[in-house]
Order: sequence, then C-alpha cells, then structure tokens
Amino acid sequence: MEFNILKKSKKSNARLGVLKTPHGLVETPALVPVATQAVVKTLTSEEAEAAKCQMLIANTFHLHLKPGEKIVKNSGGIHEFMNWNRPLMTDSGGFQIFSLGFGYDLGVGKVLGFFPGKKGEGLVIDKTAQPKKVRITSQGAYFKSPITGEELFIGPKESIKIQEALGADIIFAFDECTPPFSSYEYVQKAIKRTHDWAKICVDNKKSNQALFGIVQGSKFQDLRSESAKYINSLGFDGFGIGGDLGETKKDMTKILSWIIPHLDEEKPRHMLGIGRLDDMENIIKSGIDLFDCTVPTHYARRGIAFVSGGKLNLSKSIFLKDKKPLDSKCECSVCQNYKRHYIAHLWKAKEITAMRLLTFHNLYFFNIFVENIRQKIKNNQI
RNA sequence: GCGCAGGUGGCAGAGCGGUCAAUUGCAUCAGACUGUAAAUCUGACGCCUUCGGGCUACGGGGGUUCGAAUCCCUCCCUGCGCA
Repeated sequence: MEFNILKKSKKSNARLGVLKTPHGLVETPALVPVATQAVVKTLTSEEAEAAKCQMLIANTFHLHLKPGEKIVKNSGGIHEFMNWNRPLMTDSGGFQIFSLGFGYDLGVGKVLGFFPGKKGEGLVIDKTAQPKKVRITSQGAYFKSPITGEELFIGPKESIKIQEALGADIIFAFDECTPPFSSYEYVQKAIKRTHDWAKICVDNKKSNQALFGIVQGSKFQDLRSESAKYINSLGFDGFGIGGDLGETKKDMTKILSWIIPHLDEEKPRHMLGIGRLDDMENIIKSGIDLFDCTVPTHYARRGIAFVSGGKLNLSKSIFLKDKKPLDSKCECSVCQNYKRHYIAHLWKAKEITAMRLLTFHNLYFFNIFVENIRQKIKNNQI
C-alpha cells in the first residue's frame, strides 16, 4: 500500500490524497461503506461499484463465524469470494468486544449522544466491570457465539491470522472499543490491553497487507494523546481512530485534535464508524482521510433516503402521491429511473427492492457528498 | 322456515356485571438509529379540554340493576347446518 498526499489545506487539517492498494486506487478523503458479511447488504458488488464505492470494509468476527476464513481463503480470497476487485479492508473484530459486550448490555451505541433520554447518565463502568456476554482478559476476548452458543476466543494473534486468511488489502489491529460511561480507570486499563495487542499484531503479521493500528482513549485527553503516541511508535501503515468520542460534534472535533498531531503525517487516518453527512466535513477538516459508517446502508433498510435538503422517510403515505425522484439533483440510476411514489409503494408492500433502491441511492449520495468535499479542498474552500 | 353460532374502535380479535375509552396484533401518525441488527426500538392513536376533567361509544330499540360491552326481551344483519 502507498499513500500520497496531493494537497494539504491551508484553512484546516484537511488533505487530499490517493491511496494505492493492490486492488486499485482510493481518492481520499473517502467513505468506506460497510460490508460486514462480505456484502453491502442488499446490493451486488457490481452495484456497490456503480454506486461509486471506492473501498469496502468487511468484518473479521462475522466472517470467522460464517462461513469461516478457510472457505474464503480456499475460494481465492475475499476479493474473489465476493467478486469485489477493488480496495477492501477488514475490521479486526475488536469492535464486537463492545457491540456484543457493554453495548448490548446497556443498549447503547458508541456515541453517547444517542442514548434515548440519556437514561444511563450517572452510570459508570468501573475498572473491574465485565460485560455479560463477552469476557475480556489481557489475552483477548471470549465471545459466546451468537450462532452455536459455544465460547470462542479472539485475541490479537487470532485476529491477524483470520485477516491474513481473508486477504483484504488493509487490515486492522485488534483493539477494545471502550463504551460511553467508562470511567477513567477502565479506559486506562483498556488502552493498556489495546496497546499490548497492537504490538502483538505488528509482530505476528506475516503477509504484505497494510496494517492499521487503532487509537483509543475515550474522552480523556491524556489517554487519547498517550494512545496516539504509542500507536504511532509501532510502525503501522496507517491509523484507525476508534472508541467513544464524547456526546457532541464539538467533543468529536476536540478529541480528534488531541490525537491527530501525534500521528505521522504521511500515513492515512481512518475514523472508525463515523460518517453521518453532518460529521463528514468536520472530521475531514480535522485531518481524517478515510471513514466507514453504516448510516447510508442501515438507514436505507429503515426506509430513509438522504437527499439534498435532508432526509425522506419513504414509509410515509405522503410519498405514495409524490411523482418526483428521490432527489431531483441526483444522477444515480435510481433517481434517473424511479419515482418516490413507486419506492414508497414497494416499502409499504414490504418488497425488498425498496431497500435495494434506497441503499443504492444513499451510497451514491454519500459518495458524491464526499466527492464534493474533495472538490472543496481542491478549490481551497475548506 | 327451523336449529346453532355470532355481531366490539380503520381491520383482525380479547373482554363476558363495577378496577373498560375497552388487552393484543396489524394499519396509521411522530421520533430514533454512527467500526451493521433486512423488515428494529420509543411514543401517539374516539371527540373536546383551562390537562383537573368532560362528552359520546361495544348492531338498533327497550328493560333489569346503585352500576351493563357484559344479564333479559325484541328487531335487524352475518355465517354454518337442516328442510
């Protein structure tokens, strides 16, 4: 992998770049749509490409459970397996320590602001806390398989081994994503584990895949900086920034400002799991080159289309009488060929094509949105 | 015509004398969703309200009762069976 920075903004930390992978180029900043189970849900790989996706991210944990990395490897690797001959990353499975652990227990996402009514306010995860379904040790994490119920173990070595078998262009170090409500002491303990695991990942990788190390540290300034410095010292090919990022957009920007200055400038920085439309410009201005997010695809399966003025909920009856395309300014094939009343009908009739059309449009819309931000950097606008 | 079963809010379907403006599901309406969980979660859902409450409701009419969606009579309607 090679990363070339073409331009650095004078107005912000934004930069324009090109990432070269064995499967082609990625123009950065770029959104990396999520293909957890080696598929962008509802779309074929050709459709994901037509929706202007440059790179996808699949998941180690999910693919380890099914079909198992051996099957993927024997098929010729994940690119061949899913017929995606473009750049591809795999997430390490570290996020599942959180999402199947405290995230599941508390019913929260990693961004605290979403917690309905902030019911968990005052709740603190202390130093010795353990989630119910995941047991975290200094070695790694014991998961209960959601499929068979049996206990399975994934640590840094296991994660790297699985990711090498899967064969993506870029792989991530195994980390622990700490949940909102974590106490300082808990995060301190967790980043110690994440750092130890990062070193093990570096030492155990045999392939020539690019390996990104992940910075953690939650909302604590000294821990974020400490984590950034340490991860930066290990010689990774790039960086991931993960974990809890506070409650507001300002928090997120502030936390990034504690991290970015400690990372080698010439290496790509990937923001894990963040990428709503109103986040994009902020994180890019903070110096982020890549980011993945489930929002365009996940919301599509909830009936939501993102359009120029905001978002539309196609499950509403009002759209049954609306003959306009989802977005009259959008050039995607869905907006060229279908109207809101038809998509609303498909949604009401519970036809899966509604989800497909919305997924395609949302991805195209998000990708164009980022393309426009790249243009703004070129034009010295941000 | 006779016998049996039944008629409850947009629909389906509970309730079978007071705690029923009426369980629940669907539909409808509003909101949520950030390293994915494909059909999820939260709230509203008779009318009016100064949010205390008031009014009209369980096929129509009448009756019993302090009190009826719930019991009785009668009429209308629906389904099944027999002539």
